[in-house]
Amino acid sequence: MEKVTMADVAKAAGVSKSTVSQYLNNRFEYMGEKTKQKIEEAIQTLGYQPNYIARSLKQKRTSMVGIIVANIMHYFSTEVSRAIEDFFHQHDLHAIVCNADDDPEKEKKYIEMLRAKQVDGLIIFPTGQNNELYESMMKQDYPVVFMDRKVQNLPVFSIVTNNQESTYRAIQQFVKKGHQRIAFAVQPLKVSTRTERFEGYQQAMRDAGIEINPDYIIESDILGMSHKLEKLFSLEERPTAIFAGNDRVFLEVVKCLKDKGIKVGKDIELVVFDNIPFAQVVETPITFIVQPATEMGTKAAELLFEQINKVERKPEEFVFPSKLV
Amino acid sequence: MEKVTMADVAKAAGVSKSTVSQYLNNRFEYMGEKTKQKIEEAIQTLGYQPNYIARSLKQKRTSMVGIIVANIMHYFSTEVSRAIEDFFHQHDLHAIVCNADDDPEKEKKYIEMLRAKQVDGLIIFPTGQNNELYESMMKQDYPVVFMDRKVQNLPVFSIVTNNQESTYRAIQQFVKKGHQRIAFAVQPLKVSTRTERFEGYQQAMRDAGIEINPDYIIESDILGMSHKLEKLFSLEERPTAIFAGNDRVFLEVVKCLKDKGIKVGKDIELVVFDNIPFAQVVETPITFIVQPATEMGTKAAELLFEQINKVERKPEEFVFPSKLV
DNA sequence: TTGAAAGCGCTAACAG
DNA sequence: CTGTTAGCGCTTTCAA
Repeated sequence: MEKVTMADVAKAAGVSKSTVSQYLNNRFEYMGEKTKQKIEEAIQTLGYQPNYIARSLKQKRTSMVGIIVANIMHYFSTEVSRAIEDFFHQHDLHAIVCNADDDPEKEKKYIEMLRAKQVDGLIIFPTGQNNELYESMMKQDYPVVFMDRKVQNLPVFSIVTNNQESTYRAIQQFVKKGHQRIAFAVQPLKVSTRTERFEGYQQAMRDAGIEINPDYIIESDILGMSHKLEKLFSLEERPTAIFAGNDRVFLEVVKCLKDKGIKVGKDIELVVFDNIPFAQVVETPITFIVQPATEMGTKAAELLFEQINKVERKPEEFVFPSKLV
Repeated sequence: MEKVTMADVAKAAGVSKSTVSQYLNNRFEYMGEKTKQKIEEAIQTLGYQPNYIARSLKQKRTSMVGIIVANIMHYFSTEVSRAIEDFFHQHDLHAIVCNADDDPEKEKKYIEMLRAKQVDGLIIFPTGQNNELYESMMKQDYPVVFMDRKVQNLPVFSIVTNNQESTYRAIQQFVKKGHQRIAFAVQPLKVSTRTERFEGYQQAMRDAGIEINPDYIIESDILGMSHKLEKLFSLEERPTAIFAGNDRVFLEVVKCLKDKGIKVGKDIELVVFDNIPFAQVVETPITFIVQPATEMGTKAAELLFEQINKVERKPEEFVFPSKLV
């Protein structure tokens, strides 16, 4: 059981291995009807299952692509991954999702592992700290698409959103409503998404002629964030509005506000970059900056698919608009 | 570039392929120090990357396991998958996540695909409609662990939670608070999780001497659910409490309540089976039945790992307790 | 301590 | 239309 190989099928059907191979690859053009039937039957009775590994070794394609997400705990990552998987599933490829946990070392390890496994291409949410590695893949013309975050000085395909602009508009909206004490909470400014959002904030404040209070800028990893937020909300002059850099930051902010008994919508206004499924349907008035995750994922998949199929195309950056909701 | 193979390394180092292979597999026991160095150097300068596919073909192990989730949109699935991945990552295996979308056909396709890819084992959130297939895997002693849902009449490893009991307690809590008109919303009762939760509900109602009003039982897929909920909440005698079968049902319920202007905690009480990250930190008083997702995932991974490594053990069902929060 | 040789299961010319 | 042959890149006895 289970060790039935193509040779067994061939023998059972009274043909040669190559004929069976033809059959399996749907090259029926020159195949006799009776041969076809015999093979079919042999496969049935033997319960034959082709071994894709052997095929891959020969064809040098595995029909697998890798997705390396920066952090799987973001809802955005899930949505994007799902779109990518859907696309590839329709094209008979499969996607492996790996989680780099925002760790450049882990990212490197996964890239190497996936390449050793001969995956046909990679979609990466880059940590941005592995430039040499990214570069070497480019040099070898290995199919890669970068997602969400930009990489420096490299001609690559990438899919991003207009972080700066939409943050700018969100802050502008706060200002229009009369807010002056606007806080900004974000994880360490090491990746383009965060710096761009921060620039949007700064620009909007500048344009509104509001001086930025350094106390209102919270830059911290998730672990340390609640502590800093606690200090922020204990200030004499508490902010009246706050921008949360993504869904995880948002959770910290909401937790902290709850602890301090500060009511969202009443005592403070809140905007968050990213979609939070449940928050969307709840009474609490929160503004979301929503990225078109599905479209972004699909586009990335398409671009990767093209590269895998050797379609010529110059590397390009695709900017998708996020929207205030 | 990139086509550098073991033979190249061997040549560059002036040794044979088998010696290089020994080196790569850390069998240094009988290897000369200078040979080792030469190989090391050759690998460096050539930028050699071993081809795992070729290795797998020979060794008949891929160091990959498959996870087939019933529906990736559940937060529970994400948490479990993450725990599984973590475990295998620590043991140098990799996990491929596939989404069956609650479709038995898709489940079957994925099982076959993953086996054709020669993955070393499978963790399945079963649809329950592919018994013959499950059975054939058991017969072949193929490593499998079932997660979340039970399969019928088969000696298998499975990880589940005490659905009936915790639902019972949740309903009992409602009753204690004086509720009589308790609704129950769930997706089609085709899998053990849902039927068990439903039994818990029925039992609790029975024990409390409350007659079940069939109008209060909403059984529907997600698409049709909002319509049925709309009718439910338009009843003369509206329920004063409702049980949502999982996170997606919960979202539908909350949406509908919002539309109808019914306030959770004031006009109606709400319990949901599963963890909803954001809802947990919000003011709205909601009761959650939380499953120990991480522990469940880790246990599943351990059991699969044992099977892969041919540790003898009788199939068994592991029940994890979920808790009201 | 190292090398030669024989595959793993499949595909892809090329003959016939 | 079908069979023969030669590998894909690696591991693994078995000799030397």
